[in-house]
Amino acid sequence: MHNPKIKEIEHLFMEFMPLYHKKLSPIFRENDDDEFRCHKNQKRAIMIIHRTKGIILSELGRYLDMRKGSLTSLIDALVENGLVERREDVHDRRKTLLYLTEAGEEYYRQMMERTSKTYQKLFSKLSEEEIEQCLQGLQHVVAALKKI
Amino acid sequence: MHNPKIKEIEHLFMEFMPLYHKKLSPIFRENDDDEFRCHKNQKRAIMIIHRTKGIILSELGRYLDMRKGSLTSLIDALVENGLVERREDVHDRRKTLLYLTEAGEEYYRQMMERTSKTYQKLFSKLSEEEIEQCLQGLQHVVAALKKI
DNA sequence: CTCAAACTGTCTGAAATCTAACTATTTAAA
DNA sequence: TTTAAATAGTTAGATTTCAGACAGTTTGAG
Repeated sequence: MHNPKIKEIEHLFMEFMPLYHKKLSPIFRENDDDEFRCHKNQKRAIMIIHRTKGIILSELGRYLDMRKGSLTSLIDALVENGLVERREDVHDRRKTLLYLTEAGEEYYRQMMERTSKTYQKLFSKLSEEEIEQCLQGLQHVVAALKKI
Repeated sequence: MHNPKIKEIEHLFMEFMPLYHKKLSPIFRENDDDEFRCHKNQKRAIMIIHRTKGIILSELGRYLDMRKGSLTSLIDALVENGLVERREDVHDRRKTLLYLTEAGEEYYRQMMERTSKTYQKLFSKLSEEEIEQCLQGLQHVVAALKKI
C-alpha cells in the first residue's frame, strides 16, 4: 500500500513549491505601468479566465486555491474595471460564466509580455540541456497532475 | 535572445500551478483533529521552518510568497501556541532565527502523516511508469529552479 | 413524481494579509 | 573613518480573504 516513490514525489513537491514562490511568484507582484493596479490574485484570475474561457466562479476558486466567497468581490472589482464580464449559463441557472472583455484580453497580453521577458532572463542562466530537461520534466509532472 | 523552449516552460508553469492548487493544495486545508487550528499558511510556514531550521523571517516570506509584515503576526501566533521559537542571531543583531519547538516538530510529524496518506491515495491512480516519470520530472524541475 | 443531497453564487462579520512607514543594524563605497 | 545604501523586523491602518449561513437551482435515488 505504501509506495516509496510517491513519498519521494511528496518530498520533491515540498521542495519545489517554496522555490517556485521565491523565484517565479514575484513576477505577479510587478506593478509598474499597471493602469488597473491589479493585485496578485486578480492577475492570477485573469490568466486562468483567459485560458479557460467561460469558467464558473467555483471552479476558478479551485484553480486559485481560494474560497468562492472571496472571489465574488475579487471578480466584482475586475468587472468594475471592465476587464471581466459575467454571462448567464443558459443550461444551468445557478452558474455564472466568466470571460475576459476585449480590454481584459489586452491587459492579459501586456501582462504576458512582461512575464515572458522575466522568464527568458531567468532561464537563460541554464544550459540548453538543462532547459530541455526542465521542459520535459514539467510535461511529465503536468501529465501526472491531470490524471490524479 | 528569445528561446522558444523557455516560452514553452512558461506555458507549462501556467498550466501547472492551477492544477497543483486544485489537486494538491487542499491537503493543507484539512483541519480535522488539528488541536492548534493552524490555517494553511501557518502549516506551510511550519513545513519550511522544519526543512530550513534557523531561517529568518524575510527569507521565510520569500519562500511563502508573503510580505514580512504579514509574517510577524503569523509567527507570533505560532510562538504563542508553543510551536515555534525565535532566537537571536549572534553574528547579526538585525536577524531573528526561527526554529520549531519540540511540540512544533511533533505537530509537523502528525501533519506529514496525514499528508502522506493523501499523496499515496492520489498518486496510486498512476502506473508505476507514470510515477517514475513524474518523480524524475520533478527532480529536473527542482534542479532548474535551484539554478535560476 | 418527490424530496433530500449536492452545487451555485452572494452576503456578513471576523481574521489574515498588504502597504508603507519607521528604527536598528550591517555593508560597502567614498 | 564617514556616510549612504541595503537589509532585518515591527507597527498601524487599509484591503483582501476567510468561514459560515443563506436562497435558488439541479441532480438523482426511491
